Amino acid sequence: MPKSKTVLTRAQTTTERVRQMIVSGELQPGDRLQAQMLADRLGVSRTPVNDALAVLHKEGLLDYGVNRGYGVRRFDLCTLLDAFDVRLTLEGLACRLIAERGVRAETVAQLRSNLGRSEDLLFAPNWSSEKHARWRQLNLEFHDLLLEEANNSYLTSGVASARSLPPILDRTHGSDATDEIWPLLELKFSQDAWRDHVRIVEAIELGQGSRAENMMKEHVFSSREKARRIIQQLLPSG
Amino acid sequence: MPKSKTVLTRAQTTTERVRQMIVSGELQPGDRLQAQMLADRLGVSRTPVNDALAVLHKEGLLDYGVNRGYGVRRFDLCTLLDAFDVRLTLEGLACRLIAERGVRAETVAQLRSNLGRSEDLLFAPNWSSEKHARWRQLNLEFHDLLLEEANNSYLTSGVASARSLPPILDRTHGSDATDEIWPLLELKFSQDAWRDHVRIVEAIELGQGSRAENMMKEHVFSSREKARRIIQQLLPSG
DNA sequence: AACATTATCATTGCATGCAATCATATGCCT
DNA sequence: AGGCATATGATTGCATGCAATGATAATGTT
Repeated sequence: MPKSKTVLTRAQTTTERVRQMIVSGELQPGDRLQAQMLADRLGVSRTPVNDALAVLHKEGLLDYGVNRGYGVRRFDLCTLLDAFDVRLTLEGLACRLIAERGVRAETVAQLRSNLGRSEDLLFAPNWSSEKHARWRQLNLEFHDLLLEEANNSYLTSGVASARSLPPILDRTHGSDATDEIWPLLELKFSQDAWRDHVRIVEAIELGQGSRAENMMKEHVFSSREKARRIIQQLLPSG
Repeated sequence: MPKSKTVLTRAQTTTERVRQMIVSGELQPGDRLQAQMLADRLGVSRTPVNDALAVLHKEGLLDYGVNRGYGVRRFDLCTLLDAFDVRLTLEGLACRLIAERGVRAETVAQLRSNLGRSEDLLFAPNWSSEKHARWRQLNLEFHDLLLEEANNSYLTSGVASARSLPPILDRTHGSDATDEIWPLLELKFSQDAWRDHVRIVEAIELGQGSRAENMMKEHVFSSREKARRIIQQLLPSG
């Protein structure tokens, strides 16, 4: 028996495609999003496009004006830091809840598996940008495992909103001599993040709620400050 | 010059009307929401109704199934407590941010005004249900003032989602002899809440971030526990 | 009678037409 | 020429028709 044919409406697929166009940088902050143009480009009619844009607006990715349509939201540094503040708070809450109410053995196994695969990746020789991409995937998986285990839909959707942002910090970091040391700095940062992950899992297993919460908050906070430094370095004007 | 004629689309007004129908209890959890029926009832077409339902679904008020439409989400006790967990965490964050980065004098004045009006209401004789309604309004205003001052859109929308719920706890509390003492208990609870408000403003003015955060968390937590007690008393089965 | 299968119907998902509104360009007056 | 009013065009907001899908009732089979 076919379990359940995963059916998606055009509105849903359109939402994801437009979201990807934004977070990938294909659509840049400030760009207007005209319904007809997007519809032609995606091969659907204006109705699912409008539905998608409404959802993305509700998520905070788009600006909207009555009779003026949608545009990719302009993210200044403050907005980015705001998003991180909410993320670190909510993900911290997730860790506290998990630690206090107990974590399922299956989730522990998945977390341990994630930590193991990440360790193999991060502490092997020959660091590369492909490996960095794989680490980013593993990092996302780690955070998602915790969110799922927390099992709180308000928490999950709040983090999701605060997480989907235009790629202000994924841009190429200038073209001067710093290019050679950047990969190494990234590796160092990722290894630090992995150590955070290890200790967070440890605290959760021990039922240490506030320790797990605080460490997750600090963990995300370090990403926040890294993003801040990168942006302030790229745009000294503000 | 007319400042700016507040223009609202039918989709927006429909969203608010349907939301009110849900939080007021006119539409009960589990009810299906058929587009045509709602459209007739509200005097619009199905398009703005569908937009409204999509938004309310994104907010977490509605369930949705592809080709099956929307229905008012069933809120069990766990979901309600989840919403409170997010609220107390985010509103706590708001207080911390305000205290740490400093609060505008204008906002302080508005908060003080709110506290004054609430005091006049809560500590005067002849407590009544109309006065209770006015207190609820003042309480909402207090929390909104803080959210606005925090000036973080992710925070604001997260709290908004966690706040719009069906009226599980606004129901009439049974019909036995306890009816006579309920109002007095409500007054006592409201007075306690007001004292929390006073101390939160005090902490914010002194720049005591973590104290403000903790007190706000405890303040919302007491509402959470009150809701839990009421529901568990009403529905001993769960 | 119970179950599976088919047929009927209601409701959704989507496309599209039209009117209302906003943005831009043109003409007018001082 | 500069500022204001008007007109044109583009784009949105909304209504509605139609096909696809799910729910339900009717039918047939064992």
